[in-house]
Amino acid sequence: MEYNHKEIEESARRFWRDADIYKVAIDASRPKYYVLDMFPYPSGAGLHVGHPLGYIASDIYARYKRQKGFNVLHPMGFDAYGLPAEQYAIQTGQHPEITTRQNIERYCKQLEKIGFSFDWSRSIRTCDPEFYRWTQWAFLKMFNSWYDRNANSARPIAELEEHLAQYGTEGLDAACTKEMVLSAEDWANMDAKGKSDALMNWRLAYLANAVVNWCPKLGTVLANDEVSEGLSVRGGYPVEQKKMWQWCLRVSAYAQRLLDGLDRIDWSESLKETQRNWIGRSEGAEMRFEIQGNPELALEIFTTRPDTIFGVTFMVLAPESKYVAMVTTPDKQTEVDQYLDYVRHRTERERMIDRRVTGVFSGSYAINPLTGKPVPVWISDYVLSGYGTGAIMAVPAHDSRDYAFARHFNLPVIPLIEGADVSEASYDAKEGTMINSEGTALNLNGLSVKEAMNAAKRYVEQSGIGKVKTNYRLRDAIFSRQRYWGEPIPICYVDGIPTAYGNLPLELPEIDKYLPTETGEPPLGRAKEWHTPEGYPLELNTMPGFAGSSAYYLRYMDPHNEKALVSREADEYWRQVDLYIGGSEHATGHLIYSRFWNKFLYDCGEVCEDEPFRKLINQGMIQGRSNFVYRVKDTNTFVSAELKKDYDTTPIHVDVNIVSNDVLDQEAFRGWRPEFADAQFITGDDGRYVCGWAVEKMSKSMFNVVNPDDVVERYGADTLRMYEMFLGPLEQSKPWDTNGIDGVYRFIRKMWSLYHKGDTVVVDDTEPSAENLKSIHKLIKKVSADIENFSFNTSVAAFMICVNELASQGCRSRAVLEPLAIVAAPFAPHVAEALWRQVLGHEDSVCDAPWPEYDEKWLIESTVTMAVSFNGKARYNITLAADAPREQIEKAALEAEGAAKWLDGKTIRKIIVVPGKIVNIVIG
RNA sequence: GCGCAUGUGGCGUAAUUGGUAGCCGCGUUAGACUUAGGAUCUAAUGUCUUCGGACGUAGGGGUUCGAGUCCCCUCUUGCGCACCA
Repeated sequence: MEYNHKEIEESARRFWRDADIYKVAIDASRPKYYVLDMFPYPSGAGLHVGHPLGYIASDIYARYKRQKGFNVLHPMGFDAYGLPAEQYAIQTGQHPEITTRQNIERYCKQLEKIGFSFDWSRSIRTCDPEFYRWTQWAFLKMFNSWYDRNANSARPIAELEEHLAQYGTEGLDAACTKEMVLSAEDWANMDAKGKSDALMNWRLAYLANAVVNWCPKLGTVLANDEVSEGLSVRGGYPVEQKKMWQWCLRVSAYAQRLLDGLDRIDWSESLKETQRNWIGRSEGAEMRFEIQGNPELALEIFTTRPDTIFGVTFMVLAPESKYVAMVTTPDKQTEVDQYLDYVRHRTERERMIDRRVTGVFSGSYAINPLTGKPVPVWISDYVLSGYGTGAIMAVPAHDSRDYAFARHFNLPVIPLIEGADVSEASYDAKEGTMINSEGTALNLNGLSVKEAMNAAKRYVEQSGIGKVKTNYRLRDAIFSRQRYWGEPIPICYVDGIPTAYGNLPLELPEIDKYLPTETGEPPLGRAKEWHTPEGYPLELNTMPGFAGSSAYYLRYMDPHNEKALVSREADEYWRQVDLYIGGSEHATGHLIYSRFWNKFLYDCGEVCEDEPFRKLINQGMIQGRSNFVYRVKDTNTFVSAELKKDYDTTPIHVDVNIVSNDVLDQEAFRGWRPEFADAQFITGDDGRYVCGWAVEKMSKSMFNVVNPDDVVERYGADTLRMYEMFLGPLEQSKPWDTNGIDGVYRFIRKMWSLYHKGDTVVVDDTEPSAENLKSIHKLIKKVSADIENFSFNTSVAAFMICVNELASQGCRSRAVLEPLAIVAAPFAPHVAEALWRQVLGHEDSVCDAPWPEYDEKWLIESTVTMAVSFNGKARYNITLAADAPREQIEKAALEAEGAAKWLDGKTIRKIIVVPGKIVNIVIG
């Protein structure tokens, strides 16, 4: 029987579907394992071959774990809210729901064909009310919570209100937008609106007038991770800074826990580093610098280098700083106003591209608390208002930014470290011995920078001029989007007071047009009846894209529960994702938000693990591999790549689907586009036209998109799966290169024909030979270890070796061919299923066949060949019994034919024996 | 600038973690078969060679009997962050 992938794969899929084989349920008798893929956003373009890479890897692992006896949860769903469907709706008027549903159907069809072991009965879509009610529920829980730094946990807002009523802010250490001091009396005297406003300062989901990334082209605000280099990640439109009332999540309250948690999870070092970077913890001190002539006013600054305080030669305020108005002297007012105006008219992007040194003197001087000397206070946009206190002490000698500023405005530079040459550049390194650092109260001279830092910090605390402080770069997440296609925020406004609207799900209303209203309100402003039954208006903003993906992994544990996001029972059984596979582009978005969201739910007692993803693997990106033809200038003649140096040519992208192994199908090319119908070719002697190639992003315009459906059609899903794994290490980015897929296809056919001769099955019950057993046990050992290490590419090679060996041994023994089918099942499930059921005659599925154990005894060699080397250079081999003792090995090495030549006249200094590998004779 | 990766044949890659570098596949070459095909099979394939061997894992240095692997310096190419004090 010939290997017919279409028949084999269709019948395997039919069997799996009919037997509902991938459905899982809680089973306390078996250990659980949760394997998850980052669910896709179903775009209109469908899947290309890059998308399934991670899914194939996770599917191999899931299938393996299942065969190892684990109860494996392996679900798939769709991240259904997103801008493209809404943009399409704006252009065409088609409801995004319809677009989304169509795209999901297409994705499902494509995924179905690749043979994944997903439990589709647990599938979720973030735009289903039954799913997003739990997104809204979590939001309200955050709205009704505050973060207690003493307990290091979120707590119900009612407990905060109680505390305020009894003690005011006394004894309170809570994450907040700005420090606030209230007495119990102040609190009691506040009206409802005042209390609501005050509580916003502490709520974990809060409304704030924040500076946001506003994208006029998309008509919405964006979170920091949705902006890159001043442009929106989706669409690439310019982004401006704008102050707006927005819902925010107090992610920053969890900064330290997000950082600490990284040490307890099994993620790649580079991804952890990216998150550490993004969280950006820095230790330092906050200090007060009084303004000369105004003892009432002091600048609060943050620095990581309190040890450099003797080198402060000026102060700098961010243009947006509240201090600017306070320190500007009347004679400088005009200049300062002009500068502020200039800064305001520069976009974020302009600031990034053009990093000119700009600034203006405020007219005031601040007093250095250690030297008592006055230093000028400047205003410049190189200081950011959003970080620290928006004001800095400038130490030009030891900070390159301060240095550039000082040089530009001719301000003094005082070096503080012995031997540091600051004539050309600042000395930023934190090493050396301190000089010029002596005041009446503190003397740092002679100390190392490290010691000086500690001494300075100690002094700052003791003298009361400031306090030691840790700052984080991580900002709160802006949670409002001025968009239609997202989860409604379940908030209503009762007499102007934002109030939780608990009747969930709050369903997304229908609207006539997917655009802002004439008055500039978000699209939900068009909804009729958008108010509570009591008539209170509902929030018009919707949630951002990351909302729905922040806790979806919990929902898969218990997807149909109407009472809770996840039942206690399901949560305690499945606990957390054991293996999460997805792209590293989510490092500072989804993977931060999910961890935050999960930690919050953990604080609330809703989930039992505080980290959502125990192990995470980032699969590499699959790039496109474009092909080119070379048109000879001003002709319709194309020259083969190896001859193009003799002609003046223009490279033209050619559809990779009419090129095979870089050889162009000339007829197909003539039919590809009308202008090439009469194309002529200059080829090599063999008549073949060879194309050039380049690695580029996979995109339609490069004609390098390869659709998995086409690969499945031609080679079958098993070949696609194995080839994607064979391409290289999972975590590495690589171009999709079809050259070589034939090799994998050939292998699968070879494996198939191992079980057949002509039309008959040749598997019999003969005793396997020791050779046969060695081949298969070697394979089982290698593949088991490879799967555990996610080294799938080397497994494929092991399969090829094993099948070649068994074929040349003429192996027909069921005892060998059965385990071969079983270990092949995670990689090539369809062909394994066909072999298992049709050829080997089993009733059940190969998916449930227990993973075979290997036996070392078949792997032990009876004889072994060892290299004999002299001073490390191998000269000849000796073959001897594998268990030969050391003396015998040495003897054999010295007595071997040819040994005399190397030993001639030399003294043997040492003999090193690595059993089974090498004998090194050191001579001299 | 800071941080994290990475560098091995014509190409994708491998190397039991310090033990004969180049497994497996592609490509190439030669041969077999053949109803002539982009099918299948068999063999060869790092470079140089005076056929003894020599040289080879980005480059330079070091540790070691022995280094792709460990240490130091330089370079390459990716990626992340980036006026974060």
